[in-house]
Amino acid sequence: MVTINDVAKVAGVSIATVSRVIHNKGKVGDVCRARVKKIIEELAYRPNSNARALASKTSNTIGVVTPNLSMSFFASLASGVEKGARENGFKLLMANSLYETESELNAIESLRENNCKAIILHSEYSDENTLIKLAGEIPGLVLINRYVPEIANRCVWLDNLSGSQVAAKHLLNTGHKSFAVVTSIYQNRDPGCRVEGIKTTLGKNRIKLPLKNIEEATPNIEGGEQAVKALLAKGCKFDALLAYNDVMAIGAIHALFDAGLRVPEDVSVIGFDDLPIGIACRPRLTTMHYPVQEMALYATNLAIKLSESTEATATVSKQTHLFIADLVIRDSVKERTC
Amino acid sequence: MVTINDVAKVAGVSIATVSRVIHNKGKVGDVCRARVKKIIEELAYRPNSNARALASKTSNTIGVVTPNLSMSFFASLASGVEKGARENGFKLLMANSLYETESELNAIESLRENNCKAIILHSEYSDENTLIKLAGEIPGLVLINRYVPEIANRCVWLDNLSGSQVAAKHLLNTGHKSFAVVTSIYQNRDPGCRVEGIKTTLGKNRIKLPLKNIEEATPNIEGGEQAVKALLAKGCKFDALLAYNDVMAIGAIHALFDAGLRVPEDVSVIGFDDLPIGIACRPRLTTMHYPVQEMALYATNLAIKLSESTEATATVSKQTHLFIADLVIRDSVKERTC
DNA sequence: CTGAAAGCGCTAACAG
DNA sequence: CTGTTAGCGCTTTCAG
Repeated sequence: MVTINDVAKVAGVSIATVSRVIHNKGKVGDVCRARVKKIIEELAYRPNSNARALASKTSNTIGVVTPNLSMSFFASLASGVEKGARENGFKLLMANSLYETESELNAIESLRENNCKAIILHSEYSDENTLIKLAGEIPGLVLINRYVPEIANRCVWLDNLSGSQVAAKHLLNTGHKSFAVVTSIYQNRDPGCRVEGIKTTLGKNRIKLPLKNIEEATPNIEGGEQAVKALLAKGCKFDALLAYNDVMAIGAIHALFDAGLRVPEDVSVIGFDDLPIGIACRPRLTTMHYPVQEMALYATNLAIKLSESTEATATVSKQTHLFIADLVIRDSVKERTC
Repeated sequence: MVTINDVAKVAGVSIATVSRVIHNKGKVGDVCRARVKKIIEELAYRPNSNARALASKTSNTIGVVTPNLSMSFFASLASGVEKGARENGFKLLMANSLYETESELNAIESLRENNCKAIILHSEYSDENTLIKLAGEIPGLVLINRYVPEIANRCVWLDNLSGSQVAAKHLLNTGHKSFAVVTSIYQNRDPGCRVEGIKTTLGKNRIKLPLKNIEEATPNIEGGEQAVKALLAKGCKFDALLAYNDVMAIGAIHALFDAGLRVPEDVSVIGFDDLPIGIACRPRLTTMHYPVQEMALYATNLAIKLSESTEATATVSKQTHLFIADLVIRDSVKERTC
């Protein structure tokens, strides 16, 4: 491995000079600079970033922790962070939290050990106090998809309420009269918000959403299928179905067809997230676009900015970072004229 | 930040002792060890991994480079590597290569600067010589989804030929008589192999595959649609369609339905990869399971092993690491009895 | 404009 | 069993 010392020796200068030309700062004579550059090239010298981080007490590494990578929602998230990291010349350290408090904390610790300058955290299981404490310790920490009022300016999140309201309104506008909802068994945060948004919108329009028309299941394809089966078994009638997310919507569509109901002719289905699978199914899924990738990119830039600003600045700003979901009209919702 | 020095001071021992209890090696008195442990706990001391890597000239970091993260194939790959890294107590550095030779090389360099002990590389654009050279320089380098004979023992790859043969055979066994193929415009490596496998299998069974029944397009959903439209426009007749991969297959199914042809009643469709979208579409896609995640996990363990073995051992082994694809029967292929 | 020197936090001999 | 010490490769004053 060729070090800065080797370069200095060959170039006949001190390592300080080499360091200066590498960083393009400080005053270095033109000839000298040119020679050093040439030698760096020839020797294929690559600065050791561990040594750098150690000496400068700062790194150009950004960390991201998500529950996993195999669900496309999180893959998009990671993809957005990767883009942000790359554009800012940062390295990306990735750690998965596996849906557990403990491994979530481990993941964060692991990133801290590595001296990550900024950290993007999708936290599901840590309580607010832990997050607030963490934010106090790590200037470059940004939460994604979660809102904690005390650290509002460190949160990049989505307005689930308005999103689900838009979805419900779309169904109303297209003439639907009777509704059903399949949601996640984990009735915290997002699922809770989304159901809430649906309820208020329907309520405002004097449409009843009987409790038995809301079915909970695990938020995946099978869950969507089961929920619809349960709904049908209970004898629920509905011409519109709102799913917690796209995967549940897909499962719902499968179950509906299996029961002899056509989508969208007999029942309209609307999802949430706008995952790639939405254009794979038949009919193509009408859904709410969750701009995760864009949000992740935004969060990354924010995290880098925060990590560079003085503590004072970071604390002063009270601005939060709220995104909204857009309606994506495809083929799973049909206008009812009756 | 609390350092090993702080711990040593508070515990009233030398840093060497602290280091020993951290690594659980060397001889340390029981009481002493207990006290140090307690203090580490109290001070919430976290070793600085940059300093570690620098001092020990080795890191517990593994790097992975893939073209991107937003395609689910690569997300699965990354997911497998993440799992391997986690299980071995490694950190994961991720770099995307964006489908370009230059950024692929940049990504690799970036990982090397970070002293990655092992690197998993999905290379599409580097030529073999570059890869061979790289393998010589980086003991822990493993290629995934690519075979380079000179460094066979560093390659974890899939037998595309046998995979596509199994697919073709399945269609033959289910009574299909006339075939069409939609493949990628990038007729290198994988796509080439897969078409080849189809041709030989059909050939052996005295079934003609007219050149005009093979249509090339970009390997995505739209490409699949276009290819089928082109096939139909040319007046091609077929009762079985082999797609280069699942996304093209999905596009093909869409186009087939749009043209009034039912899948699988009128034409059977078979994909390749076994991506999550395969169970989202209707009918559910029959496809070849590409065990990427498993392969990535295997590659990770292999890379770590290689990085730890002496150069001699690493070079000596001539074993390569070939995986095969399994047939996954779902609903897009129908038995023909006529 | 350039060099010398003091560390960054940790590991790994080497003494004792 | 425990402490001392010499770096790892680089950044960063501080002199000159």
